[in-house]
Amino acid sequence: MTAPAPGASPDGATIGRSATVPGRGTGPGDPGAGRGVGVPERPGLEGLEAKWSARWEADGTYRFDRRAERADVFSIDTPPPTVSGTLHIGHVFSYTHTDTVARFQRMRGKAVFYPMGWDDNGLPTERRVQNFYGVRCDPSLPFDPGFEPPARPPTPALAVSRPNFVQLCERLTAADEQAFETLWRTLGLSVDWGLAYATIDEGARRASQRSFVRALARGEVYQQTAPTLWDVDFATAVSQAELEDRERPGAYHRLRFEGHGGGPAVEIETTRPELLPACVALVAHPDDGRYAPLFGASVRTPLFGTVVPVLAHPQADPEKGSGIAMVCTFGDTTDVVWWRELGLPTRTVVGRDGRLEPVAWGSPGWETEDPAGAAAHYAGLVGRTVRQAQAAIVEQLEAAGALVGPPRPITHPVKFYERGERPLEIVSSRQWFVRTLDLRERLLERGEELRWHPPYMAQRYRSWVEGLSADWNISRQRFFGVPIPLWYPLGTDGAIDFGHPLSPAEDRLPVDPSTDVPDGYRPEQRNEPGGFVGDPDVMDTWATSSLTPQIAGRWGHDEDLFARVFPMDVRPQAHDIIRTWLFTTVVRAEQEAGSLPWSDVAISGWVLDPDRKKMSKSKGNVVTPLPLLERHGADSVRYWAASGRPGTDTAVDEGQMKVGRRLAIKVLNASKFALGRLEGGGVPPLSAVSEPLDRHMLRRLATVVEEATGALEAYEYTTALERAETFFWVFCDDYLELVKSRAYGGPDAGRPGGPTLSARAALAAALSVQLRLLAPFLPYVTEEAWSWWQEGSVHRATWPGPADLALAPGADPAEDVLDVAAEVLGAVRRAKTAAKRSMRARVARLEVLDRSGRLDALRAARADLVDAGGIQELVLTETEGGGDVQVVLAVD
RNA sequence: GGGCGCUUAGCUCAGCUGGUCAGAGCAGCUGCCUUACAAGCAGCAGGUCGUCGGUUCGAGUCCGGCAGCGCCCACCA
Repeated sequence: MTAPAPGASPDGATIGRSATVPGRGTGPGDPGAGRGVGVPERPGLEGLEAKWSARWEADGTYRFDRRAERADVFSIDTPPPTVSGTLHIGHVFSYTHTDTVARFQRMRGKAVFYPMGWDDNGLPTERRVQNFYGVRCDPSLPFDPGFEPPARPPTPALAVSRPNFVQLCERLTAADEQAFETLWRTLGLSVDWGLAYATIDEGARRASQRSFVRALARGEVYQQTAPTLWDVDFATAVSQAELEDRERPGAYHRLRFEGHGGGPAVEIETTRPELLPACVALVAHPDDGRYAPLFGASVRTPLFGTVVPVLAHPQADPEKGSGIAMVCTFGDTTDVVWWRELGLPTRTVVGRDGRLEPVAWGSPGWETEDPAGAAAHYAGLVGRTVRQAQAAIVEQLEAAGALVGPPRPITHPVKFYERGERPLEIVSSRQWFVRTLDLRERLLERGEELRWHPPYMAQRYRSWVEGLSADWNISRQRFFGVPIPLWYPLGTDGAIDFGHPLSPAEDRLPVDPSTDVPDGYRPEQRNEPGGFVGDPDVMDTWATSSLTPQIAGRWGHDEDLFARVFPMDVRPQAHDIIRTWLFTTVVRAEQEAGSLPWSDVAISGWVLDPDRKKMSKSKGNVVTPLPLLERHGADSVRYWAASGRPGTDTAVDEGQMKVGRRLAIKVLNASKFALGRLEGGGVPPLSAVSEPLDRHMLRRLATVVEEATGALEAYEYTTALERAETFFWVFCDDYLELVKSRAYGGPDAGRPGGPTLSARAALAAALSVQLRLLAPFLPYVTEEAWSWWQEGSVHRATWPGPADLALAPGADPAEDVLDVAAEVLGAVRRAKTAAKRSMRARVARLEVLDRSGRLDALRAARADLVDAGGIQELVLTETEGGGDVQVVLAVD
């Protein structure tokens, strides 16, 4: 695939600018097909990031070739980081993993589609904007085109219109995104910045709304007024995927319900006595002998005198509490199940602000045997938070003698919105849902089809899908998000007709129903009887993020591009968002395309702080990457990151970064040495390699190439790095030492077929291959060293393969010459160290006793060994048993 | 309650389909200005591979029980 450099003469002793394709380096078996060799006097790490990242940008080194067919494309569904402040070291960790694979695939000849997205849509941004500018969104206010936020955040927060609020969100995230990009460029991510997107930008809004409108047409989304998980602080619905259990103290309160119509009294236990006014039934297990006689009977609630039935349901647990539960609308999700399955009435007391609402006792739905008493008791609760109401009602119950014994403190799991601070309530509201329950079997199959790295992560997806209990609620009562692209007709009486939503034509997208007008209506008909009203809600942030492959691939906007990249090759992501991002992306691709969104998913672990604790803002142990990059350099930080295997949590380890730095410096120095031997003489071809030591070294390298390639294909970047690195140190410590003298050469250094030329050719081939092997991990130093003697970027060079190391046929000793010679050299070093002598000390006599095969190998490297060890007399003695090396140092 | 992962030298971790597998790096210690590298180089020392049992001629390596740590899922009154 690579034409020989035009200036190259047959023996390779050439210098001349090659005419290779721009950005494309050498081909196999052609280690130096570029240009002259020029090595700096004192190579160093400083400044490499600035120098090369600018160069890569200028040269378009990582630009996606959109002419490539799908089979030649490697497409990455890059996670869009949340733009709500600063990146932490965990981002650097996982994005480096992806980058190593991206670089590998690029060098293998793939057109790599590697976009970057910014997740600026959603609650984290709203929150940051509120704090940063001291504002709050009031959707009832009109847009103020000239609005500028105060210089300092005012208290209380300034109310602004929704469009003004969104503008502030956009302004702040733009600044954040710039800072993020700078960091990514410093780290050396090989992203094509021309493909950047944001989850709130026009393309993302278009894709989200298009997907919604189409799903609506296919019946895959529906609206429903139903009990909904509700965060009272954020005043929005949340989905099952955003739930999190937290252990909280609580107490069992034992309440006595008097029998109604002559039945016996019943005692129940509840952790939420404040919901007593919302009680609609008692429930026990059908097989529970204690309560079976009561099924069908009724009891009276204490304080409120509501008559409620005693019913049977298998989900009641006889072991729990008194074995019979109070069903309220709604205390928890079990209440919802009972309410639905037993067809119970609704009596809501907790409002959307988390406070108890007024109730008309005695009116329909609120029947009671004692309206005045109920109202009197309830008056003490209205307007209070659930917490305050609980304290109040417990006092009332106690006074009424309905509380049996003192409350029994317990610790129990309570459901929270993952970003929330107070327990979730369940309120009835109108929301849009995506049908996921119907799709469960299909989604499980897709999970099996997907290739997981590491494989055991598939279990997490499986558990989640199997445990789905509700469809996906995608509407949020928030502001900075993609609007639900619908309007509703208003009846002549002004009532909203939710049953006939007005959906925009696809070519109108994206729309904002709060400013745009549905087809067939005029602007002045907004909110007027007989007119229309816009849906006030936005979509869940995951409803947009679940479309990242479609957004990045410009689905619906550039179908040619989309066809070349979708379904994508890999989704890299962390394990904590399998149930959200991964799951919802699979749902969307299944519904829209009937396929997986990607063939592989690479799950990265988390970064733990140096004490192996999970990093979190509240603990204050979050490590920011910039100081680390400045202190150690990008390659060093990348080296540390690449040492974390897929799926494995890894601690921040500056020691490991120092090791990386050492490796990076070593790459420069070893390159300097090897290329120093080529200066003036040019790069000899591989065919000049004749010495057995050189041949064995290259053979071993060929094995390393094979292993590293296989590992990277399987996303095992850590293994690839480890193999390349281990070989590289042997290459430096043993091979270079052994071959050094010969490589410098004597009078006949340039003789074709001679040992010096063999060494130089082997050095060139080995260096060329190793720089390419290490390029995905250490992009800066490898590029720097590559630039000393090669044309084009190492990152566009061809990934090394067998052709790079194909040796002419020849008879070599059976034993690995490098191994045996290095072992003997080691013994010599040991002797010198033990005698506290310099490595330069001469060896008067070296006797090696060993099997004949190993001695044969040694003979093949005899001159190298003698030079490297400073050996005056070398005696090789054949023995039957184990080998031995005797070293007699010369006297100074 | 169900499930997953981890448990190998002081630290961080490799050890694939069972038989040079008891390893690497860091830290520690001892030395060395060696013409690629003193932000280097050479070398030394360090572990009954969590625990109990099983399979096998042979087990960090396979199977089962247990323990500790971390995590996922769960209808948690």
